[in-house]
Amino acid sequence: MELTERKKQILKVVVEDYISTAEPVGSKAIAEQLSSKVSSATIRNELADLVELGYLEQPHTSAGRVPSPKGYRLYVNELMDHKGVSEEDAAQINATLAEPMAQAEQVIAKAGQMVSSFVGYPSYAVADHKSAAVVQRFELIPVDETSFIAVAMLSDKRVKSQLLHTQLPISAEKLPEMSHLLNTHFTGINVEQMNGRLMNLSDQVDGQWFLLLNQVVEYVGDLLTEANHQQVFTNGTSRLLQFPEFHDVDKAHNLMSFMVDNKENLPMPQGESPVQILIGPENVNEALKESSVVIASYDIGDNMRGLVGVVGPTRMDYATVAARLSYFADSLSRMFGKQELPPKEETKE
Amino acid sequence: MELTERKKQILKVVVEDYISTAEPVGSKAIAEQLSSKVSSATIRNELADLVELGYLEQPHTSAGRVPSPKGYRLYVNELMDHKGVSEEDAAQINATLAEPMAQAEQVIAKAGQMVSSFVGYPSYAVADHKSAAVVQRFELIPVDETSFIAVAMLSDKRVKSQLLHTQLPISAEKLPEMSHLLNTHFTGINVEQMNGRLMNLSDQVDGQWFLLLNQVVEYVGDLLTEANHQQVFTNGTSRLLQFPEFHDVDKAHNLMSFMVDNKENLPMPQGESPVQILIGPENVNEALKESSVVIASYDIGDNMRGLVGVVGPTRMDYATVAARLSYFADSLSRMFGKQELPPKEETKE
DNA sequence: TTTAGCACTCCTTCTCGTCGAGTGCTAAGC
DNA sequence: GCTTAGCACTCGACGAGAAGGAGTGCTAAA
Repeated sequence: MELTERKKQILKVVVEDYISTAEPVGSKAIAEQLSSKVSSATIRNELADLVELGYLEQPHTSAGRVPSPKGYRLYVNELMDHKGVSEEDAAQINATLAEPMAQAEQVIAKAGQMVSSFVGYPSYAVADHKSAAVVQRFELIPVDETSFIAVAMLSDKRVKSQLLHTQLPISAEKLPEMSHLLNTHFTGINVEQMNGRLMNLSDQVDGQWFLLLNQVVEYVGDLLTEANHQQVFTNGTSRLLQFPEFHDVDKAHNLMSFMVDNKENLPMPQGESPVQILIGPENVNEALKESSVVIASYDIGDNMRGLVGVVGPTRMDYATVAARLSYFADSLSRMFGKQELPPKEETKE
Repeated sequence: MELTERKKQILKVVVEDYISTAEPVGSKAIAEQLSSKVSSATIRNELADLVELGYLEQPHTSAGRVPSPKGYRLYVNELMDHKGVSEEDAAQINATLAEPMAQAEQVIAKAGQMVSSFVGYPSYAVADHKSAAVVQRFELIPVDETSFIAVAMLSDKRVKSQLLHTQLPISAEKLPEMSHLLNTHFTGINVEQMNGRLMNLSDQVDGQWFLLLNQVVEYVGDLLTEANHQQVFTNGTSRLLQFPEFHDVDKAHNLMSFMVDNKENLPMPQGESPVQILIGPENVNEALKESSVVIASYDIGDNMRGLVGVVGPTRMDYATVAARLSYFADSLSRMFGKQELPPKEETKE
């Protein structure tokens, strides 16, 4: 069942040729590119076998060959040269990453943008929370008679705050007490539990202050729900239009609107391998059955992973995309690894 | 120079027909739709005049007529029926707006999305700050030996906070003092002035505490810079593909990537009129010369206006888009008008 | 097993003819 | 003087062939 070495070489040439030209590849062209000198007729015999075995397809009888998903899969698994990134590429990535990035949240969005422009395909980015965020600490700051600021420090080190208004005037003295109450009863638990505890307190706490607690709990409830909800950012979808396979406007529109409106259904990495490749029909989702996806993940803080995916035609430049994506993900992980250290004097290597 | 009533009627029919079919309009079709009974021959004479006057164009000698930008302009200014929105449309807008919207910032982004799906064209949305935001109040909250939370209340009522780390241990007692210092010296001024004051304090404040102030000022500096920087959100760019004028992939790609990568150059409303329409070459920007833009603005809080624009082919359904956009903008303004009132018992109208 | 040779297939491109929508012009009518 | 019927004319759209060519599969010989 294992292919002969020559068949593999031929398959490799077909895939790489087709990736760069988007045109079916003929026996003559293959013969010219193949290291071992054989005639096009021999190649034709081999090609016929490869079609029979399902690695190649023929658009019509007198056309050249095109890789099938199975062919791409074999290419990706065994045949592909695992490129490194060129010096210029590395320089470009490093330059982009050099810009200071403030909040972990923004990093995700930014990463997607960078990847898209760097690999030349549309991309998407998601933050993957290893565990659900909870509130670690509350603080209430009086502002004026009927308003105060609620500050919540989340378990993922993010700090969120919001100005809230009360219906009745409040006395600044009582706010610390309320903070204390929140800190003792409402930290480290999820939204449902919070609501439960709030109910329990309803007869122990005076009406107006109960309302205030209610407001705060509602606010952080929204916060946590939002924080734990995976937000997906897509970028550069219009890049699809540059590929001949998407010159059919309907196809392009389908995939583009899928990427924008059904972001949540874009594939997420399974298992542990650093870079994953999903080819054509390997995608569960109907809209992606004629496209391929390359996914990588990176660490960002202790409780979060960033995921970034690249979408393109099955005729995607897997070698380059995978190389760049994994270099990019590694760089990001390294960057955040560094940041975790207590900030010290800058040291040069 | 003023057109006869009949010419105007003919122009109106041509524009509306062309808007709905995207096909050049012939004299016979016009004759059928015109209220006054005239023959197609008469219409042809009129059409010839309208071409001569520059209101219509002819793709080729034996084709029907297509409105020129000048023709669209006259249509928009004088001929267009100013529709209201239908009951269903109003219901849909109200339903979308009923969803609770938390932060003023998110409203902008959300508004763009809503508008795009509601009018069926791509849209963009911007927050327009009437005056630059400044910090109104600082608060520092101790967390542990080497970290604290900086809270800043901005003049536009937003509250921002961030966890900051110090290099040396800090004593919680001294933080209120620092807060006070920040509140007395660093409120109500812009970033440059802040940096100036910080310099002045450099010899009055002990080294480690100066570093802390420095961190806080740097943080709010970024905050204000970002807040005052107009961020543009684009939405639904892929909707362009549904229009025949963008079946040419290059055109589509041009405009789409312009909307995504050059957001800042999308037109902003001038003057006071509630809804503005820019037709084809009236757009300053080269990439928009063959497209039209409809812009509206709405009030959102006291220091901010939201702007939302719709982009489409010159053959845009101006009447519907303008009607929906202005209804939408009004609804949003009203919604925020309400919110400004101190929250009371809900009252039904 | 490889290869040259050759007939064959089928896509692409071009041309040509037809069709029809729509025009512009002329001349007659109101 | 405006309107209209009539008609020749223009020009794109569409389809049918014809030509060209890339590439194949098969056969038979090396």
